[in-house]
Amino acid sequence: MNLSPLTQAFVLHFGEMGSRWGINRTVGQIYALLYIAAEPLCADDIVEKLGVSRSNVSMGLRELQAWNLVLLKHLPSDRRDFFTTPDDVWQILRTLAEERKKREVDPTLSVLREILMQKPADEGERHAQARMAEMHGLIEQLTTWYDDVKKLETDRLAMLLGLGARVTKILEVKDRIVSIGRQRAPTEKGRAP
Amino acid sequence: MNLSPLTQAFVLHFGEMGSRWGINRTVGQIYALLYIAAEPLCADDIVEKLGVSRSNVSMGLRELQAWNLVLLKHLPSDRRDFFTTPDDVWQILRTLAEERKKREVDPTLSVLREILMQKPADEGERHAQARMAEMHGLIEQLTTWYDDVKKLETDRLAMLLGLGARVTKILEVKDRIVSIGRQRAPTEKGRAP
DNA sequence: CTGAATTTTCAGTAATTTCTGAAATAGACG
DNA sequence: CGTCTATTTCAGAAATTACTGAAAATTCAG
Repeated sequence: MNLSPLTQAFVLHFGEMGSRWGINRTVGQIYALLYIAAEPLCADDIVEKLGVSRSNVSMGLRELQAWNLVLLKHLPSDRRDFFTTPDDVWQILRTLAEERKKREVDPTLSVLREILMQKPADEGERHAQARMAEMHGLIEQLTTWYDDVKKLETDRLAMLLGLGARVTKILEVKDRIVSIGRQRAPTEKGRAP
Repeated sequence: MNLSPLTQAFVLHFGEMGSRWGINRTVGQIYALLYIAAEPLCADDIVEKLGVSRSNVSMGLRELQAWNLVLLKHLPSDRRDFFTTPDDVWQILRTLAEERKKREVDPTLSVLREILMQKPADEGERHAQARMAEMHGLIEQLTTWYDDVKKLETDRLAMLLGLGARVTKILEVKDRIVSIGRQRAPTEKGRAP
């Protein structure tokens, strides 16, 4: 591995973390390298810096492209492919969330839904289905929230994060306002949209 | 594998998902089995239902205990260990979040901090550090938010989720309220805590 | 077209991870 | 203490996953 110590520490860490996720060490290292590189890199740059085979780099880049985590660039009068990561870390986070949802959450929801369609054969299956329904409900609540907040522009999202639990304080204020509103229309039962 | 088709589909899916995370197939299957079981199971129950070796189950249970995902129960006048998962799916989610943070996020933050302490040797390292600082900032924002909302009771948290992006609408209301307040004290510069 | 540069594919090998069976350990109970 | 039951440990086998080198495919300038 042909990297400065500072860079190497980062790249090695992402290699480790990569194996802890579904992606392998080399893929993690390639990503880390592209993330911190000042300029787009071509495959041979990566081969040289990481000391792995050309074919391994090719496969790793392909996987990163499948994850939408890298951008392909072309320099004028150079046939080689150059790669970068998006500049905006929030955008990277969004992509990561979206891809993990697609790979992990959606298939799980679909399996749960399928099983919940079936009729339980006995008390054990009845209980199992009830548990699965609980899990399904939780995941659906989370993904509904996610689908909702992912539409926010980044600065709004950051603001929301910054508020954290203090949002509930504001909600209390809102509840007071709403309840004052209710005093004028005490028969109303539903909530405001 | 000695399970009803309905149960088996669930268990097999969690086995697959397990390998997609850091945990292995058997561990995923054991967890799934305990999650849907109506009663606590002992190791030999699991051996029988999953058709894997006793030692494999022992190791799998140990890993699940390390993740705080299973509870150990003892029945009166029975020396065997029985295992369950917590009933409350929100509690399970919290545990999962906490453990993954501990294993994935905290080490990353610590590596980033360590690298950011060093002095960059050249322009490349300067740029690399700037990128790492961006990543560090993002992760810190996310974990600050997480540390904040994890303290909420479950019903509050569920309410927040239910609101989703609509929270920003309420924030706009709040902003108006605050700005009305400002008209009385126009020199104030900071924000309310 | 040709051919040089670049990238991809893939069969085989290496490395890693998972799983097992046998043996060791732990502890309850007479 | 010895025995019986339950659990853990661990060395090696089995399975899976990652990696490589060689060959094939693709791309594009001339």
